[in-house]
Amino acid sequence: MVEVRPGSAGRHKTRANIVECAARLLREQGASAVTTRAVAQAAGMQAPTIYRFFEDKDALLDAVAEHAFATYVAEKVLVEDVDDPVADLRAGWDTHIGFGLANAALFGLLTDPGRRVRSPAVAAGLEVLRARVHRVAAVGRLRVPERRAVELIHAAGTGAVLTLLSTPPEHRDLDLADAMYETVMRSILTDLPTLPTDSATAAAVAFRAVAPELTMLTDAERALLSEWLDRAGGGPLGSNQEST
Amino acid sequence: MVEVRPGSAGRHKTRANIVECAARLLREQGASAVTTRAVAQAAGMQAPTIYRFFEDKDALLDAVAEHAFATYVAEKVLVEDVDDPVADLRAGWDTHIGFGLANAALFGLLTDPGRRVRSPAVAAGLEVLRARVHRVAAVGRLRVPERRAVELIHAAGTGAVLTLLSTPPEHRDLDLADAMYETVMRSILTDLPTLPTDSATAAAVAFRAVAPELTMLTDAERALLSEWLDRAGGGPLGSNQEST
DNA sequence: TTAAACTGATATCAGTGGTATCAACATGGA
DNA sequence: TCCATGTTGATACCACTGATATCAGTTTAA
Repeated sequence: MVEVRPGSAGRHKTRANIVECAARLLREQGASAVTTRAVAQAAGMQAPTIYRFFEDKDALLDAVAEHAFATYVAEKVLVEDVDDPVADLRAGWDTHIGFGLANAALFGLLTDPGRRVRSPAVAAGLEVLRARVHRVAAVGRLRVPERRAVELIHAAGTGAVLTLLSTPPEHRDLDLADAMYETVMRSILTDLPTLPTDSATAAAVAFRAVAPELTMLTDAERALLSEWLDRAGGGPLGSNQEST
Repeated sequence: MVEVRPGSAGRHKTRANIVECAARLLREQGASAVTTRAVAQAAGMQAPTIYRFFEDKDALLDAVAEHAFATYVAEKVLVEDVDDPVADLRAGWDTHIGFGLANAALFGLLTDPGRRVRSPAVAAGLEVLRARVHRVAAVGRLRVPERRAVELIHAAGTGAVLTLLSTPPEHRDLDLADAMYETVMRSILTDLPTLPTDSATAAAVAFRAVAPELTMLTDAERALLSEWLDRAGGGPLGSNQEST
């Protein structure tokens, strides 16, 4: 076995090893599998050794959160468009959603209230969001107070991720996140085309709602009709119109 | 001590007592205080007795959730406005938010992904939401598919509650929930009630008017659809049909 | 060389969810 | 009356969790 020098050089390595093992356990086997014993065994050490690197199990989980987020953003090509703060905000939203969906168990831990005050990872994330919103405000495209915008975006993001995570993957509405983003932006940004008072789609949706009760159609016709109306896609009936 | 008759009459009482004690512990001391021992001691029994009433601790927590939600809605004056589904939806939103804020720890448990498939309490709540959205759709005030509307409302609601819960009470932006509601409704509802009633024929009439514009159907399908809609000859549809 | 700090290891603690087992008791039917 | 049945209360357990104490070696720095 390669002997790790016990000096301060090896400390970071072993510490990083612990974090990676814990992150892998959390990702592959869920939160309940992340026990001190399991992490220690995966990292090739005794359980008490972990407490020489982390004061608490919560501290370890915080480190795991930071590590997971760091590796996630490292994998993505950062498209920091300094000229268009709105596009930047959109990119941040996508990474937030993608990170939540890719690290379900970790996201559940981070959003759980009742956990001690605040994880530094989510605090940092919130700070990034604040900065992005601030830049949007600086170019005059915000029509609500910054704080309100930050809260709306944050709440909508966590809610969308949790809703997606709580539905089995085969039934997931993958466009929900996009629809939610547009929904929030329409309330927050200026110069966004307001939704046309589209009576056509409303009529179609209403008709879809009452279709099962139509007495003038046979069962087969009604089923076919429902299938047509459910055909959500790029048409005007689909999701929220993707304007911009 | 009052002796509880061991017959089937007392079973419901003791079971309810267990649930109430667990709910009180959860409410007053947080999720970590709800242990089998603590609940048993509060209910005046030994710990293993709980497992004679609940198969699992999760089952007990489900019962607690149902109990808490039932008592919450019992305290509120139910203003079921059958004539205005939109107002009904708004009332449902308020109860959802209020319940989440009043039962923080329980809300955290219910929204936690990684918990087994689905708590019956939240499933019932989702069903109520679906019914409410359906009624809104039936009167023609929805401009997105029902499922999309349900998901947006649900995600926005849980996100708003979690965001509020994760900020210390003295810093809470109490208007966040209202702002979020307006945000979602602005994307989901039409501005004008396009249909006076929710009758099926009325919806069909309105839909007949917009059917030629549907882009998700082929020409053949559109023709067939028009034929179906025209089938109600002699009925209230008769005068409205424009034959092209 | 010597003192401090780190490492690995074992034992141990208090709690946790959950199960097994046993005596006591009330009920219902014969 | 007697007995079988099922419920209750109680004690003792089990495997496991997070966390601590302690001890002998070993490395590092003074």
